[in-house]
Amino acid sequence: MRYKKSETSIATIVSAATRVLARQGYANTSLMDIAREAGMSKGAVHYHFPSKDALIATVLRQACDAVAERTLEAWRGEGTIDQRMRRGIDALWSVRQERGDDFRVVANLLAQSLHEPALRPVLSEYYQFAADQVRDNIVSQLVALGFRPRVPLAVLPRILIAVLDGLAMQIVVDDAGTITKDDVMSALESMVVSLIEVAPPAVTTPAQESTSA
Amino acid sequence: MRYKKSETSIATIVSAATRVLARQGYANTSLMDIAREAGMSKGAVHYHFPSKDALIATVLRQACDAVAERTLEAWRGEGTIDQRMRRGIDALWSVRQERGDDFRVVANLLAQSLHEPALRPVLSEYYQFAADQVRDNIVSQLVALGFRPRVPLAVLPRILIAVLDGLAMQIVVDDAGTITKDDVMSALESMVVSLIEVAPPAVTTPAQESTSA
Amino acid sequence: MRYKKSETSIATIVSAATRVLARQGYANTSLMDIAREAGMSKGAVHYHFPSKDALIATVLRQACDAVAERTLEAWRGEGTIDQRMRRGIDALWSVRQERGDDFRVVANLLAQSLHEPALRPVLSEYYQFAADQVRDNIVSQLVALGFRPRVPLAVLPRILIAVLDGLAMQIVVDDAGTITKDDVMSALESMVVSLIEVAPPAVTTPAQESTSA
Amino acid sequence: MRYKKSETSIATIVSAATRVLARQGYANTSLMDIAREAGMSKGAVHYHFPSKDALIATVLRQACDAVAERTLEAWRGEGTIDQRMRRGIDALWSVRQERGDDFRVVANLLAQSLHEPALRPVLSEYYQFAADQVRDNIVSQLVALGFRPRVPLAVLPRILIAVLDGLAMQIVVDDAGTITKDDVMSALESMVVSLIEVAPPAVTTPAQESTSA
DNA sequence: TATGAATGAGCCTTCATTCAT
DNA sequence: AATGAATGAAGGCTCATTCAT
Repeated sequence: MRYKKSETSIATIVSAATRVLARQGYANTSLMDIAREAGMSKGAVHYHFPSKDALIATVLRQACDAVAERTLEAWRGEGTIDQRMRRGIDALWSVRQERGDDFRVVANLLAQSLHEPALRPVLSEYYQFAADQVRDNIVSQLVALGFRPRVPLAVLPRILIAVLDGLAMQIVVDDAGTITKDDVMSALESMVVSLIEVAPPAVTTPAQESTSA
Repeated sequence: MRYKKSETSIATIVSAATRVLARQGYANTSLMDIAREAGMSKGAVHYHFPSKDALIATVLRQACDAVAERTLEAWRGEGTIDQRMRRGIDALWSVRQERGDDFRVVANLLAQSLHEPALRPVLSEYYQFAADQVRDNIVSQLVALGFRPRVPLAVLPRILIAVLDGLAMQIVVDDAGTITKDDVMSALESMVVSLIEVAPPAVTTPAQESTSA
Repeated sequence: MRYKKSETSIATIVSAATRVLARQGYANTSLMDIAREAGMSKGAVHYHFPSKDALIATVLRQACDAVAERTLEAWRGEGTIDQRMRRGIDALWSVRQERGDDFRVVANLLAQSLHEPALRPVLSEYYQFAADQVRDNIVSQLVALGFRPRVPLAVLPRILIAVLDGLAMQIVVDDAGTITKDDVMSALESMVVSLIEVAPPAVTTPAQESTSA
Repeated sequence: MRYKKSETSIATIVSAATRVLARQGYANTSLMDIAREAGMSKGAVHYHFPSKDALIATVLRQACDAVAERTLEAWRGEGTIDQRMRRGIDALWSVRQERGDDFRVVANLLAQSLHEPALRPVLSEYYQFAADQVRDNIVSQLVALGFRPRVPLAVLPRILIAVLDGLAMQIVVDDAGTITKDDVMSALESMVVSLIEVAPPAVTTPAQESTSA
């Protein structure tokens, strides 16, 4: 009961910080900006967070969770395996393409992590979590169906995430770019299938012959 | 004659700035740092560049060129189409995986561009250039060989670049990650092939013959 | 009854403040430090003391008392006049040389009093008290024995205190200095005697008779 | 030539800092105060001194020198040994009693050094220098005249300094105190003599008899 | 009696920028 | 073409103080 107010304030601050960080980026964000957005004094922010870095770390953690949660929902729910896969991939892309506050924060701090190692563990976990999602909901499914991946099982999901992240960067830089959602979806589907070798029925497909030759 | 000295100084400053920016990142780099690294006074830096942002823009432009140039070399040179493709992809990955100064600068400012639109055009061009390289040296080749892409021709190269960029980010965050160079190379090869549909009827296509030839 | 708790808290705070002040000095001590040391909240400290300065004043008063009390004990007790004198001087020096919490607080706030006149009365009283001790226990004794001081009676004790304080400062600054306790003791004895002129004519004074009587 | 301006500014800042520090004390002095007193911006102060502590250290060093210089002058000059001694002691006391800016700074930082060891070396040197002055100009002279000190030669000057410093503290706290300049002078003279045992002529004085009795 | 929350002023420091030389 | 000096606006952080509970 007693700490209610504090928790409320903390939540207010973190969400304000997320908005400001998404809007202005790490390099251009001051505690004053955050305090103003949160409707509090600078002192109040410092009362709840010992330092700017501690606040940023919290914001990052929460933003990662939010992004992850968003896609997590998509895998859940009903539908055939195929439908759920599609929905999942759709969510993975949407969250990047829409560039919501949480995603922008993650992207911004990702770059910052090049120079601030302290940020890396959180992001590392974030990637691991995203990759696990893809593994559990796509790769495993396909493997269960008899497909055999051409690349290490652990790597496959990471490559999928990579495409999405890489494309996201490109559309940041040139929004009017030529990449549509349909492009992404169909490309991903092809990729997923291509990275997996059909095992049981075909012993050797002509295409595979030519590749391995 | 008269301009010689100035141009030399400018080059000194830009290269110093690249080093500092690569080392410390945009958010932690001051003009003083750059001046010190260049062995000049702050005033001198300002004499050559009207503002910090102008300098940064120049640095970014040069870093983009350097990264592009690095891969450009790889496509040139001798060897079969296959060898040249491999060499090109290898270079595209190496430049990211090694995280040299130029690449770090590009990556860092890419994130900065989320919030500073002025940087975007340069990066947009950079991506376009990289994609064009891939298109000219890989996709076109394959198309000429009779493969037909499953995704729009313009999109295919961008997806390749995306995988590389995306993976690069992941290894920033967790260097001890599970992705090896071999993983990347084989995954990319599979992807390239998968995104290209084998001409339906052919069991053994002419294209395949010509590749192995 | 009702006041008991409060008084306990006040004592807790004052003693915590003494420790912190001794450790960190006035300039580096915050109310937060004191509250933490006392195991209370900042608010609680403010409940008992209207302001930081009020607390400091209380602390100073108590520290002065503690230092004075320490030497007071030494004069009391048994022994010949000579022994008691020696013990007293010994205590006066020990308390300075050991640099206990109380003494450090007094020394620190003494300097502070240069700029905060409010502190001066307390310290003035402290010095007066110390001088009185010396007067009652040393000077008076000697005078009773027939010695006549070369300097005003009121000044003599102050000079003794001054030597001790001055030497204390010097060993703060250079602990490895060349001054030993024996040096101090023998110097003080010589001084005491020198500041007192033997009654010119008398070879054996009546006073001396009465002492031995 | 080129650095003239800088040196001028530095001198301006140091002397402003000395004034402010003397007036307000370490704990209450901010860089802003110093800058204002110097008629410059805060930035300018930081341009010349990397940190507040560096500035303070410089100020202390200069204040120590100034105090030392003041007394140094007194020993020089003409007159009999006796006159020069008197003049020297007079200067040693005057500088303390007048409480000029330099002395106040030294006194204030002396207390501060209890908690900031970085200040100690400078002060240690200061004391050593003062003691050396006294040794060279008083003690040595007396020894040359055949007097033999009762306390170690190195300690004697330190005791003299100590009396002066100790008395200075007392008059800070209670200016209306009962100590006059004459008191100090005569007390010191007695002390000096008492700490030195006349050797050649007197074998045993009555006073000594009574002390040892 | 005591706490947690919040404020706002102030502190030291950094920094892009300007300017006389 | 380049430097040293100086500025002034922030920036992150600390802290005495206030107040509702």
